[in-house]
Amino acid sequence: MDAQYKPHEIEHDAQQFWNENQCFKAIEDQDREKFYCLSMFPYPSGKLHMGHVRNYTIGDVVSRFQRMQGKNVMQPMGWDAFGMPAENAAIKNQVPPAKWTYENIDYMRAQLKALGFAYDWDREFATCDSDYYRWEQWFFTKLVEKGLVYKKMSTVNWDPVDQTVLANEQVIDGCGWRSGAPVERKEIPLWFLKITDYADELLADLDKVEWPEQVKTMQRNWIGKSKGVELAFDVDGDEPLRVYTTRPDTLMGVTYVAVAAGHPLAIKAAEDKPELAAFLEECSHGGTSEAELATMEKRGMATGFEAIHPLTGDRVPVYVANFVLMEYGTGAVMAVPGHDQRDWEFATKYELPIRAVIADADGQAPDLSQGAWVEHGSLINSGEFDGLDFQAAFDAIASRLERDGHGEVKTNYRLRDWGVARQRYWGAPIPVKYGPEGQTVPLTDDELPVALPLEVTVDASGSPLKKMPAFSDLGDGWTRETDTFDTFMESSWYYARFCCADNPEAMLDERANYWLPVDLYIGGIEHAILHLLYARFFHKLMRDFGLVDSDEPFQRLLTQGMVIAETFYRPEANGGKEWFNPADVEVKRDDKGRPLSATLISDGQPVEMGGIEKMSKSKNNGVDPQAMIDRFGADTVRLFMMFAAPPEQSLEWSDSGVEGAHRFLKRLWRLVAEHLEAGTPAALDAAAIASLDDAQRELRRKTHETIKKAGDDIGRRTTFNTAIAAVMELTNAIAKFGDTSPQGLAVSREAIEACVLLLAPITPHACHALWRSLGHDGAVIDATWPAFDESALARDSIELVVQVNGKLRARLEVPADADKAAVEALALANDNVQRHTDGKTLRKVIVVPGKLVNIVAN
RNA sequence: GCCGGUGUGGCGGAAUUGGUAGACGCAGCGGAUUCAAAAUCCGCCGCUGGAAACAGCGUGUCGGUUCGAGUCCGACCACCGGCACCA
Repeated sequence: MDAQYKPHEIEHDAQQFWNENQCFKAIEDQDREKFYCLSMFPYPSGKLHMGHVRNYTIGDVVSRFQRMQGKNVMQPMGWDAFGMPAENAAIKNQVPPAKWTYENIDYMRAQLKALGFAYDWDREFATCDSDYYRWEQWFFTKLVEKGLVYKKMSTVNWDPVDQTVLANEQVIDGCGWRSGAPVERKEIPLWFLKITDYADELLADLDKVEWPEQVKTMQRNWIGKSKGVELAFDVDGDEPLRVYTTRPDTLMGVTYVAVAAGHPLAIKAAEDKPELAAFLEECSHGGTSEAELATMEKRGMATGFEAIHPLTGDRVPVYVANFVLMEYGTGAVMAVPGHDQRDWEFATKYELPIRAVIADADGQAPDLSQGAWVEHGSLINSGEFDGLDFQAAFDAIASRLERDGHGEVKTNYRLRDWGVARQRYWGAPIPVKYGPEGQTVPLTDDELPVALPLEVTVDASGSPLKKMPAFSDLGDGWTRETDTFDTFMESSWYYARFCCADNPEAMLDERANYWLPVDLYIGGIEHAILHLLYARFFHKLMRDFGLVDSDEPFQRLLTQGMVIAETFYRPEANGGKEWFNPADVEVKRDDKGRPLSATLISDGQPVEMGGIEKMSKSKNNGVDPQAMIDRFGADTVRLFMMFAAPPEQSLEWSDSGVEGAHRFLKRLWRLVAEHLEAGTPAALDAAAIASLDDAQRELRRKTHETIKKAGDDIGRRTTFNTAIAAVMELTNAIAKFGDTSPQGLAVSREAIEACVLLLAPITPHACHALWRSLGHDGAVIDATWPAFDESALARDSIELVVQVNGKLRARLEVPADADKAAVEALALANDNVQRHTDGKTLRKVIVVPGKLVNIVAN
């Protein structure tokens, strides 16, 4: 073999071999256990970033590992191709979004191929292909028929200058990102899917999937199932105000009621109150995001209306409050300033009464001068309900309200229905038409698909579809819907379409039931709620249409961390910062390696270190994967990404870490070359194993310990970093071994082959070449994952530590089969142990077999 | 603000079920090789004291449980992700 590691030649040859032999084409086979491994498909933004490389390397390692376990593996790849960036690029560069998108896809596909990922490329598609989204349109019309779709008024961000709807991302400090004009809240009719119909099942079925507990918790909290009471406050001369509360026990503490600015009562009150009308107008400014609503200054104004307390008949004022929103719940809330912090702050600001109706932990009236008392407790100042605890008060007050017709117990969800309409061009058209008499009609099968016109000019003033009569005008007074789908629609079912992407006749076919559910889904933690919840919902919709059998789309989930890197900048005169790429900066260190300062290589002048941040365009700290592949080869990049951190943690980019990974591959290569030079190994049969010397047995034990650990780390724990560290230890042991007797070479050979097999999923190109060099005819991708030999793991003696009062005082080498009494005696006899127990009374000796002895003495 | 997470040497990280803190790698230091450099190889490497043996301290902060806590519990601090039209 070539004594030199030449990654580019090796990688080219290996990829050519895989292509020519169609190694990764996945074919349904009922006789084999399947494994569907899926990484979240990328948005084709231009070129791959390191986050993609990390995501796809994880998926590829697992896929190749499962293949070596004998599974029938399917790993597809495609493109989440609709979305805003294509429109923004179109505005900036006058290039149609479709052209921009498909060119990006071509470039990024080539990059993925250079990384050697084991994809079945025959299944590839982009969501902007009409062959894909036509089925989404078809399915939507079925959902309309089934009553799972409706249209309702909803609030959007409106840019009054550009006359267009803005995404939350496009609202910066309450203003439009292009126009700079203060954004207004505007109500427009939008399409919704009834995800709330599935809330209970989405909650319950979280128990069926093997997902990180934190992700399940986030989804549970997002769905937010609560038990409460919906009750009505009568209003003189108007409809009763309905409110929902999870704390009916505090009902006697209500001192005011607050309604949204859009509430009919507020609008009515403003008719003859100019200052209230002005306040409502003010409330219509600002963004719509929950974070913005929760952090803005809480403001309100009295309407002049009074609400009648359903239990006492007392009158309490009705306020308009900017933090109450029309579309969440009933658009009105009851306020208990004594026992809700937000209500307390509002009441304090507007000098409204604060009443204590729940006792504190000592059963006394809580001190409400500094804030609300929000814990549960027994009731006080609540008349006949005094003394009841939370549950008793809940039940008593709920039944009183029910008896009087003022309310009922109700289960509520924080989850809201899914608004799927976007006033944008680059998305799948919503397949609906409107008639001259205001009819709303889903398109029929023969009217589908509604193809998106591709040759368009995009500007900042909204979707070009709305200005294209050729698209929207259907004649005879009929018009087509010009809104497009939320791109979460496409990403909610692509995993299923990969199973049968070539079927022109149906959305899904029986192959979907062979592959689904996805066995392992890998992607960023930022998708923990929205994407993953919508996909689960969509899967259940498809199931209820008989398209799939399973209840959940993703059996196992791995959420990967971000890729981060050091940032460098210089302050600019205008107060901004000019950011420099790490590749253009040199860092000076002290003699202990601590970073001291940084200079820009091009001018030698200092730059500031801005801390470690997520790789991004705005901070200019992205490292181009392509440059790294060109320099070191794909295997080095893959190895570094898997070694530098466990997959769920953020990964800090390090140039010297990459060099270290490259150094390891060179060392491994040389190790194999030198081993092959050293001669022909003897057979390692049972007789040979029985006659091994101590050093040979030790290396053999290390080999099998490593096989055991690496398999567990990759297969069960998905901690690829520790699997690699274990293989590094093994290669270090092989290098030190140096026994070139035929027997010694046999033990080395076994160890080296283990290294190659264990690394094959991670650095597949190098291992492909090394496996051949070691004399194997078959490809390493078809090799079986090695099994460890239990008998090779046995030890004659083990080391255990001795503690005195929990502090380490000695290490003991004891026979592996020593009993507790013998171990205890050896421990007590140790010199250093005696020094620390001298003059003290033995209280207790704890022996943990195989681990330690702890002597308690004082 | 609400929900979820993270915090360990100069750095990335390891310690899997409450049982040896710092595996593996990077950086640094010392040496070998070389005319020289690169590459490679060998050694050292948490902090403090000590010639050493060894001792003291040490896993964001404060407190608790335990024979024993990086790991469990409580409070706090800092940072990160999400918050429904970024994907």
